[in-house]
Amino acid sequence: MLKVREDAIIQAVNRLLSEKGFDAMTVDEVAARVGIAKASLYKHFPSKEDLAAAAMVRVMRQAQTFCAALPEAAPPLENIRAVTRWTMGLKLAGNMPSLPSQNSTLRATLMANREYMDGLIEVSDRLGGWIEAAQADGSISSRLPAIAVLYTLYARACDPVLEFLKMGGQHNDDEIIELVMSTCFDGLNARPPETSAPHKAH
Amino acid sequence: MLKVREDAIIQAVNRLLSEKGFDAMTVDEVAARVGIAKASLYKHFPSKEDLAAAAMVRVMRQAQTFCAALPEAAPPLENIRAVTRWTMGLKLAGNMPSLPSQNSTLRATLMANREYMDGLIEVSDRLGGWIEAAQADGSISSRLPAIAVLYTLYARACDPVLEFLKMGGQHNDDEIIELVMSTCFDGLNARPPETSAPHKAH
DNA sequence: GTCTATAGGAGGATAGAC
DNA sequence: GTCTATCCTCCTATAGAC
Repeated sequence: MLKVREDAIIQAVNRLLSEKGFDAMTVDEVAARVGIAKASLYKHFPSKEDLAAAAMVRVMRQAQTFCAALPEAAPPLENIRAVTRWTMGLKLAGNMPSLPSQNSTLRATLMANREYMDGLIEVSDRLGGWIEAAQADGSISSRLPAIAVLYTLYARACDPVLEFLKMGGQHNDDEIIELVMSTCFDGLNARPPETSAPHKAH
Repeated sequence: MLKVREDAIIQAVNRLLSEKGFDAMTVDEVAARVGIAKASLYKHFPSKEDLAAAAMVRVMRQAQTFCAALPEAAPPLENIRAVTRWTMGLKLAGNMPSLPSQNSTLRATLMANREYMDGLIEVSDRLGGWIEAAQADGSISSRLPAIAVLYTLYARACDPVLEFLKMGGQHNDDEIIELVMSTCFDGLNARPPETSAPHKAH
C-alpha cells in the first residue's frame, strides 16, 4: 500500500541523510535505493525538503515514543541520561538524519511542518521539565540556564566526536557512548574521588 | 600586489564559509565580495576546494600563532582553556570556516595540502602534550583517552550550541563562551560546593 | 591578471503516456 | 502511481580577448 511504500522512502531518506547529509543527498539516489523512478517519488513528496522533513518527523516520533516509555517516577537525571544515550546510539547506528543548520528553505519547510514542530515542542517540554527538576534536586548544575542544558543535550545528536571516535576504531559503539556521556555530564575536569560522594542519597 | 589580493580573497572565503558553509557558498559570491570577476579567482586558486583549503590554512596558522604565544610554564589546563576560549570566540565572531565532514573531494584537497596538515599536526601535538600533562597533574580526568579529550576540544569549533545561544539573544558572546566552557570542562552535573574541598581537615 | 562570455554537467522538478 | 524522457536552473570551471 501507499503507507508501506512511503515508509520505505522515508527510511531510505533517513539513511542517506545520516550517511551524506542533506546537501550531498540527491533525489536520484533516494529513488534508486527505494527502487522506483524519481518521478514516482515526487508523487509522494513535493520536494527534497519535504523528504527530509518526513525523515525528521519520523525520528521525532521515535523520540516521543522513547520519552513516553520512560518512568516518570524515576530520578529526572536518569531519564535525561537515557534519552541522551538513545540519541547517540541512533547516530552511531546511522539512523540520525543530519541537516545543515544554515539552509533557509529547509528551515522554512521544517517550521511549516506542524507534526514536526509539535513533536519538537513536546520533546523539548518534557526534557525541559526533567532538566528543571534535576536542577531542583541538585543533580544538574543550577548555574546553567535550563535552555543551555537543553541545547547541549540536543547537540549530542550531531556531535562529530562520535564519528571521529568511531573512525579511530579503538572503541565499540557502547564504549564511545559512555565516553561522550562522561564528557557531557562529568566534563573534562578531573573529579574528586568517588568515595567522597557529596549527597547522592535520597 | 598578488599577496594582498589573495589575502582579501581568503578573508572573503573565510567569512562566507562561516556564514553559509562550504556547500552553500558559491564562487560567484566570493568573486562579488572581493570585487573581481570569477575567472580572476581561478587564476589564484584552481578550485573551490582550494579556496576552502586556503581559508583553513589561514585559521590553522592563527591557531599555531596563538598556541605559540601561550606560556609553556603555565598550568597545562590553563593553556587548554585559553585555546578553547579563543576557538569559540573565533566562531562567534564569524571567523571560523565550517566545512562538511562528509565531502570527500574536500577532504582529499585538505589532506593533500601540506601546510594545512603540518599545522594540524603541530597544533594537535601541542594540545595533546598539554592534555597529557593536565591528566598527569590531576586537572583533567585520566579516565578519558587523551584523543577523546582532543576531539572534544576540536568539536567546540563547530558547536551548534554557540549559535543557538546567540540566536536566543539572552547572552552576549562572552557569557556564551563561559557557559559552554562550563558545560565542556565542568559538565552538566552539579558539582559539590566549592567550599567543601575533597578532604576537610577535620 | 583582469575581463566577458560560455561550455559542461549535475541535480531538482515536470510532462505525458500507460 | 509508475514509468521514460526531458526541462531548466544553478554553479563550477574554462576560453579567449585585452
